Amino acid sequence: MRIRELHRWDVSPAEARALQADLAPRVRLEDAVPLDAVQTVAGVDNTYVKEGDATTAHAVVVVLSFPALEIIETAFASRPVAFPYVPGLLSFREAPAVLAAFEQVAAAPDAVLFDGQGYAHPRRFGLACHLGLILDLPSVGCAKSRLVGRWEEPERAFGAQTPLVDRGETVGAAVRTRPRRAPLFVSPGHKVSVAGAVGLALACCRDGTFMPEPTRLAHEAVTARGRAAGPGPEPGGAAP
DNA sequence: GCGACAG
DNA sequence: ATCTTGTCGC
Repeated sequence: MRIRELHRWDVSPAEARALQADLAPRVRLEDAVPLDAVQTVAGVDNTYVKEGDATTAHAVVVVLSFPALEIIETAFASRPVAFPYVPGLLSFREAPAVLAAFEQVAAAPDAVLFDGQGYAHPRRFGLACHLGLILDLPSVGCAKSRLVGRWEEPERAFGAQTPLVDRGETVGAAVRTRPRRAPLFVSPGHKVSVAGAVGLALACCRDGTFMPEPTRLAHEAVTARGRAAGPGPEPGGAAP
């Protein structure tokens, strides 16, 4: 895929917040594609490897068929980390490696699932919104924990959900993907509604796994990649 | 000023 | 996120 550049990434935290405020109005919360028209869904995840004083970000994009959820292709990329982890600014730390991985993807997926928040963000511009906007693809944020918003405990049954409300606005949902475990926090990224985001995330969940299949497989692949490229004397040079 | 805080 | 083995439970 060819990726368009909306702005630079070598910015300060203050500049990053200003960029989020500028770009947030461009996010669309209407469903651009009905669920039954989705044929492929991608999952994205990152891992970080420290080597002395430098840290490298490794990103993976796994594209699956939908609704069969079988792997079609997997793309990798690594980039030096140039931004610290700051709650609310996660996309500025992860995007460079993720976009580089998307450049290696052959066919654009119909939707993308990210590990992190989408609209459920202080400035309504979490990781899934930011990258969905840049990729111009429907996207969904699937987070293991909450960043903002209040919520009630969903019933302890697969698919049960309660609204995630922040400052009087429903920004996502707490979704039960496993009867015992804590809920998954799902929110719209771009070109999708809260209901559409939850519907897609649930449709991507297989048997008794906590995370939807696309992000679960991306996490699995990026962890293996991180170990392989990981700490210790690297033979030649940087990874593709 | 004191907490809260995606990965 | 990451440092880390075995272990309890369905």
